[in-house]
Amino acid sequence: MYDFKEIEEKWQKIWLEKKCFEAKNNSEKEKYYLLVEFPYPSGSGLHVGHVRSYTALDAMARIKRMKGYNVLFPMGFDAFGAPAEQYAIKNHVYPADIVNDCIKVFKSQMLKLGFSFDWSREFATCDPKYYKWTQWQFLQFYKAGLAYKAEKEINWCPKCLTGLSNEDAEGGVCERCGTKTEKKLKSQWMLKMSAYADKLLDGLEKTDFMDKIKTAQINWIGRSEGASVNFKIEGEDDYLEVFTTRPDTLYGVTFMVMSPEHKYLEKYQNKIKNIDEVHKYQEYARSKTDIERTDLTREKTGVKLDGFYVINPVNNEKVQVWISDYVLANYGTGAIMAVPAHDQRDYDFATKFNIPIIEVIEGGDINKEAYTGDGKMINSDILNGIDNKKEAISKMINFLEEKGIGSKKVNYKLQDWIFSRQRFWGEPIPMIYCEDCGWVPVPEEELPLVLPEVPSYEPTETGESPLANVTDWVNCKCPKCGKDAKRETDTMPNWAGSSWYYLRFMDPHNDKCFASMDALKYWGMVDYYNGGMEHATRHLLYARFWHEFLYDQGLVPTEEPFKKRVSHGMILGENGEKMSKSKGNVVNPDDMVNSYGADALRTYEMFIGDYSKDASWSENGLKGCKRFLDKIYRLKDKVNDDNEYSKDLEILINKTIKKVDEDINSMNYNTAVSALMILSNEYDKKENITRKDYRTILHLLNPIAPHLTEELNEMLSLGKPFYESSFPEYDENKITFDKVNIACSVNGKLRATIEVDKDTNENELLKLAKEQENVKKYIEEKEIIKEIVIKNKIVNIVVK
RNA sequence: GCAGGUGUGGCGAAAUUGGUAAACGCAUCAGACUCAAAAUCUGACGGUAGCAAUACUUUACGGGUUCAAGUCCCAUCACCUGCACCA
Repeated sequence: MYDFKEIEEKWQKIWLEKKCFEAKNNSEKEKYYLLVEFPYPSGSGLHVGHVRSYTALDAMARIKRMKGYNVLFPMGFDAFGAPAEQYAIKNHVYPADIVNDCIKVFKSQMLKLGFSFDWSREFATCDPKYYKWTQWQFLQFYKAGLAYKAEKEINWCPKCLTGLSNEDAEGGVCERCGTKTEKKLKSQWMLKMSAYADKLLDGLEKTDFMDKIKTAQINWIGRSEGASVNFKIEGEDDYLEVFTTRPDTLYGVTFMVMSPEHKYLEKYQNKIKNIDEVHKYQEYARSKTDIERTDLTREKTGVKLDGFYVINPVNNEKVQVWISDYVLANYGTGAIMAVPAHDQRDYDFATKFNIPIIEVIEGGDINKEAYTGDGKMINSDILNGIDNKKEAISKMINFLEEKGIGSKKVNYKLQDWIFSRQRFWGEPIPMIYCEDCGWVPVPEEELPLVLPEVPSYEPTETGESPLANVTDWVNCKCPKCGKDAKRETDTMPNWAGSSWYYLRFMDPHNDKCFASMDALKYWGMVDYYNGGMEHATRHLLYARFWHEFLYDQGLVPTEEPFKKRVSHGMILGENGEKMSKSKGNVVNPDDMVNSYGADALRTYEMFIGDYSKDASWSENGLKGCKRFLDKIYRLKDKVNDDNEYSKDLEILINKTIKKVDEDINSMNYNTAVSALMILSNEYDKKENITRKDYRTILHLLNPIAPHLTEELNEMLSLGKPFYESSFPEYDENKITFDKVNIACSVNGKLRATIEVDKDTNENELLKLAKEQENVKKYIEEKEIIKEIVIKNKIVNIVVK
């Protein structure tokens, strides 16, 4: 019937040659910035899941352009990082080479799908011209005191041979390979993200993210208000500090628990009489993975310290101290006060080890329901009689502060960002270690610090980056004193490059700075940012932190980077399971484009269902959408010479214009496609349609199926190409029918429908309804109790 | 355990936000065209009863509010996602 390949290639070429989708940095038009997460150019190519989100935002970009916006819709490649490196190692090729090959494949796939990306702004994060600025920004963190090197127990993946951030090792499993992570003490570069905890929380209010994304970030940051309390160590002039959200329960403390890693265990090893037992327990705790340690069903374990006691500051009572792995080293102070009467975990521990339990909130016994709720304070001296939590807490905090034994404190789950990776394929961290001067930054004018070419880039067994073996690169002079020094050999995580790429798109070729202030001011915040839910507490949090830092340095004009964040659902295999090679249910977009065309694939993926929900692939569904496009093509034979809307189609066309516009802007693509199907069905029923009828349906379909629609528009000389045309206007006056259907019901049950003139008055409607045979049947010889008449909608007669 | 979400035909889903449930598409069945196939077109398609008009019934489950509930409220169940011994 028609050769979709020829048509698609033709228009893709025209769009590129005419630079139709290149955004201007100096435009009178209002800007609109649409962004989809740039992909890792892995060896497996584009996924049908990419097609879903790219098409969705592409349709939005095309509509926005038609509505007169200067649209920035860029694309690039997140090319540093583990996936590219692993692929390179496996296939014994140089990472840079393989990355370039993969980028070519990805780009050609995207071009074949007709996405209206602005390719003039393309870059990859592994380009030295790009990572020069990633390194430069790292140095700004360093100068501001927010990058520091610390000996830290990190998550270590024994398979990938690298350290991982907390975010990459969630649940004690390596994000990349699924191997159980181990703890390893290493000296690491850290970014002080914890300093931005409150900003990251407050900043959410300036964004329009989906609630579930906000919730995920709020939980991850994990702000909790409480108090820090100092318990004096018996016989020492020293204190054990704890954090608690319930200082009002201080009188209920019957024991303390320190984490097995607590530094006092070493400091007071001579004081602790059963230190051997302690060491044994520490050994035991270390052997547990995070998963095993945090298994809630596991019985509590622990060791009571012999000879080490603390004094409860509110009543001067001597309190026993335990160590147990249910207390985490890296949260709070690594030690807690235990109130077994009102905390489930403390209760479990106390009952197992026969530790006394003192109730301090009346009716708040752990064995009764709602023990955490408010209650009357008892056994609590100064707090006795207070019956609300808030008052009790604030009174206790005042007391602690007056006595100098504690203070109000806010704690966060959010930790600093471990920024070192012991890998080759990443941005070198531009720092030099000098025996005399310590850590010295590489001078900014020497950036980029280029990744050297090395014969072997595979990770080393020693836990050092492969760069450590490149001695002539490692050895250098101290920029400060000129003495022999050594370069840092760790590289940055691949989250680094993606933390600011959206800024570079605003001014991608600038070699004076990462982006000019003019460009940054013009483009402002990303208006619409689409990406996966899996990035809610990773990329999306890192990028916000990075941006907020740049804002504080006066380097960007907005506090937050992204206005609106949306997420697409996954495309599952035909069997309803996640697509994977091992399950054999992977659908290759190239095959679909070859068999049905890019337009059909795009239309299908928009029609597949609710954009934010997962959807199973169905090739039959795709065929159905191809049939729809074929029907659109066939309609060309019905077009007559008339240049106005057909009278009997006018209302539906106007309604459809409105619906498609609204639906695409609210991401209800499935109903937009369905509205166009309905319209095409109406066209199909007619002998003839007008040129304007036809051009309008093509125009409305163009954002979703851009190739075929441009072709038909040109073939019939219906008007300017759509990429140069404004979106059709609808006439609000023509949207309403002059006839409406009224539902007539008796006792809420539909008995008849009548067609009447629009705005027929209530009395008339009621009269007409009662005349209906099928209505009469149900109201005859019945007592009418109530009559409800809603104009243009419904009549309901209630009878008894 | 906490937080968020979802539940509608054989399937993917709609439903003007409280007003005719199942639009649109897929699959299936029957028919037309054809030597035949494909494509296309016509019709049927939640369930039960009926030749039919039609009636009853139906939005996970049970209550409630209302003239009217898929939609609002309460309780229950199932599933999904995130966080989780966070003091």
